Amino acid sequence: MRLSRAFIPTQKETPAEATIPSHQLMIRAGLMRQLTAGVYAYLPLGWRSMLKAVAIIREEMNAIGGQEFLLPALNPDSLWIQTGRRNIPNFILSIKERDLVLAPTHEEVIGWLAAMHIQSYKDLPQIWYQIQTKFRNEPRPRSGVLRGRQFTMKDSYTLDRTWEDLDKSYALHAEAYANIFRRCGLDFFIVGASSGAMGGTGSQEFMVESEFGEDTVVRCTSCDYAANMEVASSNVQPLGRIGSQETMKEIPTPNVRTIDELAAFLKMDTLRLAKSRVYLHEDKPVMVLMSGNDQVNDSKLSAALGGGDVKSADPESLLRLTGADAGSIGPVGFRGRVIVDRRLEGSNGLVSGASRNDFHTTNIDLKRDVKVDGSFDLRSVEEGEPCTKCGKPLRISHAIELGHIFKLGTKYSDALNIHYLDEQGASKPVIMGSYGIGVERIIASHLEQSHDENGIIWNMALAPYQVQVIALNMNNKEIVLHANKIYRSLTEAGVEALLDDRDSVSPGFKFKDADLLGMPFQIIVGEKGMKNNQVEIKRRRTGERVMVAEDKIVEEVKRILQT
RNA sequence: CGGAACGUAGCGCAGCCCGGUAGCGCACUUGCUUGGGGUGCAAGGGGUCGCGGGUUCAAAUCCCGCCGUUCCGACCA
Repeated sequence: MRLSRAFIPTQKETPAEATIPSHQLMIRAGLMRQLTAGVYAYLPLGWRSMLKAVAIIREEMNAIGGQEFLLPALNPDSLWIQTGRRNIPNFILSIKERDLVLAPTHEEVIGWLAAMHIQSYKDLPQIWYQIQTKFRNEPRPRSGVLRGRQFTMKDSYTLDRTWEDLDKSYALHAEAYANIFRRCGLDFFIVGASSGAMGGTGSQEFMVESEFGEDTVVRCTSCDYAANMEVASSNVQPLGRIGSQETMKEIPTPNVRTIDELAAFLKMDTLRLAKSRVYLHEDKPVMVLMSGNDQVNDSKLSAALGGGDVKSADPESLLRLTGADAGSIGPVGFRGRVIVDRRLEGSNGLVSGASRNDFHTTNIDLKRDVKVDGSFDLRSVEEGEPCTKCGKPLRISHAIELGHIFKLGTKYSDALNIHYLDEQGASKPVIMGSYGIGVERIIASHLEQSHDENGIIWNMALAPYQVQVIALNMNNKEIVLHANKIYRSLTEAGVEALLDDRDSVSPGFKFKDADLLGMPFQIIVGEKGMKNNQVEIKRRRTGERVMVAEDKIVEEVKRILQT
């Protein structure tokens, strides 16, 4: 492509709305433009890169026996009502004029097809996939394409006879995903994850570490343990019981609100200060007891309560339920369910609020003084805590979720009646799996991992073009002639090349633009080299330059493209 | 959903407090110039100041409402 004819609107200045490097670069290098919050137009350069990622995905999905579909984005309301997902908050965008929704994922449509046509064990297994636009009612799109209302997703679905067969389909996907992200040149890792709104029995996420990622992940500094914060646990020791059997005592604690203030006031370690938090689960009060400054992990809490709506009690409800304000609430005499974090299970000698403002109760024995209705792992892991597998310290970081693989089981088979007849003629539910990749996130993650102060540094796998030929001075007939010749020979040799043949654009401007666009190699045709019938090849990543005889250029480029 | 900021030319911004002819840089057009790291000079084109209402002789500027965009939060009992 000739830059003089190309629509590649680069800009010197960083757009105000972009706050993270990948977003800024995607705008500045002319890869895309924002239409409205969370919705982007991909311009030719950005789309070329997306297509590269898509081609890799397609190859690897086909390699595991995947069959490609194109399913409709417009779905009837009724299908989503059947699976109970129509009214999940912040999930589905709907069409006002008709009873239609814009599909946020495609378990429902896959289920509709499978229910209609999968009849026998002979029809299984199946791996079905598509690469298509998805729509989600994100309350707050952010970070460029990392969280949008419209995005491109590779979604696949497996249909199997048994759970053992599902394990195989799942393993195939894990392998395909690793191949895809490796081929895209991403430095990724895999974590155990929560299956959330998808339902199901197990899942893993493919992550790229980034301070701008929305997920928090926990990884062992020594072994291979890695988990999303939503499900991560550590080997912190339970408090157990201490010797004292003293009875409870109510003590005045004026103006003491936080755990740290209480610890200072009582001159005690924070661990035996039981923090009480009140939630409303399906509008019924649940008190959660945590040790000291341990934080309640919302995902774990939701799982422990068996799903459903869980929200923090507001100050009015707190006062009504306990007779006290936040900071003075405790479990003794609480009218409602009380659950405790594992760390506190069966402990005594605890201090908590007295459910009376400015008073706390000491010597609480959870076995003797409180009706505890279950103990669960409810706390969020903290940096440096010991790994459950090897005991070495855990490290916490942020990450971008590239892909997620789920063992769904029979949730959708049950809701949509997807059954097959086995060899004995018995009707059995199809065992499903579901697997997703965010295509834009591949691009954004690569840009986060590969840029410098001058712009993008594309790797060969995702680069929109492999080389950019720069004709430094368009007034010099010889340069124009040779640059054109080099461009044509490269193109004929199958090299994807961009030619900067823009008139009256200064050399400096062309260099800056080439660095911003970030193609892996730049071929500089200028007067310096022309004198000796040479051109210069610059490697974008390292800045390293070599002079090459003009008649050897195609050969040399083909050679370095392999490196 | 809670909090905050912003909305003026394609992009980045000033002007608003203190009402009185709408500006700067980049980009764009034309001419000359320059030609290895965003050349220089000159002349131009481009804006219902987000939308609606109000106050006023007069509103980009003050007041009210709406829309849009962005950021922070939605854990500390």
